[in-house]
Amino acid sequence: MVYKVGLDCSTGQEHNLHIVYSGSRCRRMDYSYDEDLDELCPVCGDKVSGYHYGLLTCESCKGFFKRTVQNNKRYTCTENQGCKIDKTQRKRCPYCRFQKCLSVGMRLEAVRADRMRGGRNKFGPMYKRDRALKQQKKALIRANGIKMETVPPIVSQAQSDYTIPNNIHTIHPVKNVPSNPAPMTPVEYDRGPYGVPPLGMTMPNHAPLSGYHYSSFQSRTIKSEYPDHYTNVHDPTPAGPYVYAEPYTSTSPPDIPEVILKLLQLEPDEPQVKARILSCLQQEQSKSRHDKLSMFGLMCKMADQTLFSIVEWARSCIYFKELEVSDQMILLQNCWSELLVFDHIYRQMQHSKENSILLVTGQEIEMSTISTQAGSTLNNLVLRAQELVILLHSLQVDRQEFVCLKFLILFSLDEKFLENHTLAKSAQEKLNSALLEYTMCHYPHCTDKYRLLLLRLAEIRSISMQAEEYLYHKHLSGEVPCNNLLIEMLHAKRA
DNA sequence: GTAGCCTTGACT
DNA sequence: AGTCAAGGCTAC
Repeated sequence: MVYKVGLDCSTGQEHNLHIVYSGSRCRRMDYSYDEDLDELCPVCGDKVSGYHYGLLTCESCKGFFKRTVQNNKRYTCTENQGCKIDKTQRKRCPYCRFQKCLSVGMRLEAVRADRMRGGRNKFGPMYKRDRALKQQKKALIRANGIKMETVPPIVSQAQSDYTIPNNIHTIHPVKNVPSNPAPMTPVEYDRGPYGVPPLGMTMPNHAPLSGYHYSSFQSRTIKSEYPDHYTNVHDPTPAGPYVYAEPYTSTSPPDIPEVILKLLQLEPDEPQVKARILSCLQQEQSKSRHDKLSMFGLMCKMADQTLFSIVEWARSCIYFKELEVSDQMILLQNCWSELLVFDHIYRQMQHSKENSILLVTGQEIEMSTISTQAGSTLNNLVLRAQELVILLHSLQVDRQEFVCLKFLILFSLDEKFLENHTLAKSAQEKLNSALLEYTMCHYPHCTDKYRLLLLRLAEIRSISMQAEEYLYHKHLSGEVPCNNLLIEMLHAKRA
């Protein structure tokens, strides 16, 4: 998010970023591509034949997905909609197979309504990025043996820091970018309640990982050209005018822990949030000339409003809402910036473009604009976040996992700082075990996914710390608008 | 209906 | 000209 992307400028600290693939040709190198094909299909575990409809899958699931969407098939499950899908049983329940296709991230919109053959689609860059990531990972493995929780450095960049000028025209409205689901949040890593061993990693950084292929953010970002009953039919209680593909979220398949289903239901209505923030910013912009905020000021306002939504979400959240207000405040003060960063990152994952970032308002900012106008600190923050987006993509993080992570971030403080130790501890334990159970059940080919997910939170934490520093610095130099919740949080934390 | 192999064609 | 992810074909 834009918001937090800013950063220190005062410390002069450089964050070496590593822009992995950005322009760089990821043409296939000596190793790489063919090795991707050794991976397993996330739907059935068969051998992968290439990227199909958004991720690496086998030939049969590709064909199955295509037939289903093209022919507008409707299946029903004779069991409890929780059939196990593997290579030998994939033919048994097309309903569950299709649900699994959607849940791992196959994209309805990649099936062409006009049936045109050949050519390329808009996912090309995504595939490319994913390949590049895998390549980086392999290179690291080669270089370091097997271990790889640390990554080589990077390129540094120094330049003067200055605020983003007031040229709103560098933001381009985005077409067809339906709202995103709600934000998430980070947590604690190295000593956190997650109980996950940090793997000897002292500093969070860019680490390639897992044996995952692509990531998925269900098919919400772009609407399919096909009828969307696939997405609607599963949801008995649509929340609003937009109903996205959330195959698993509302029906209660037996293999999704109840607590995760509850969290999914609590997700804010994104179109509503977007509309509210947009109108708030528009009001801001219609002020008289000398009251107008700079671009940076507007971003602060946007972050501020996003934070309001996050607080609202937290207050409705299971466990959290049962806490005393004082405990609630402590938790929020601890994690607000991580939640903002997570919100931003989740949005970028859905945005799926490496050359621009998507704002909560649906506007897009080109990376080139950021690199030339945002100043080195802010630019570094944006880049760090983009890198994490790529990593999370490679981990194939799905919506269920996102809501869990967000919750874990909210409860990432050691319970000893709270009055109600018992509740906090039980919330942490409950969600940790739900997430573990979910990943084991849905991603059996990556038994390590749970741990890898939690490890990513370290980077979120680190980014949010840097962003807080930056924001504080901006605040001291009078660039953050008054009456800003961000600043209140900053002060509260430092107090 | 499934799934392995074939053809197509935008993009590099 | 080569790549590779779309759609198509067809034996099973």
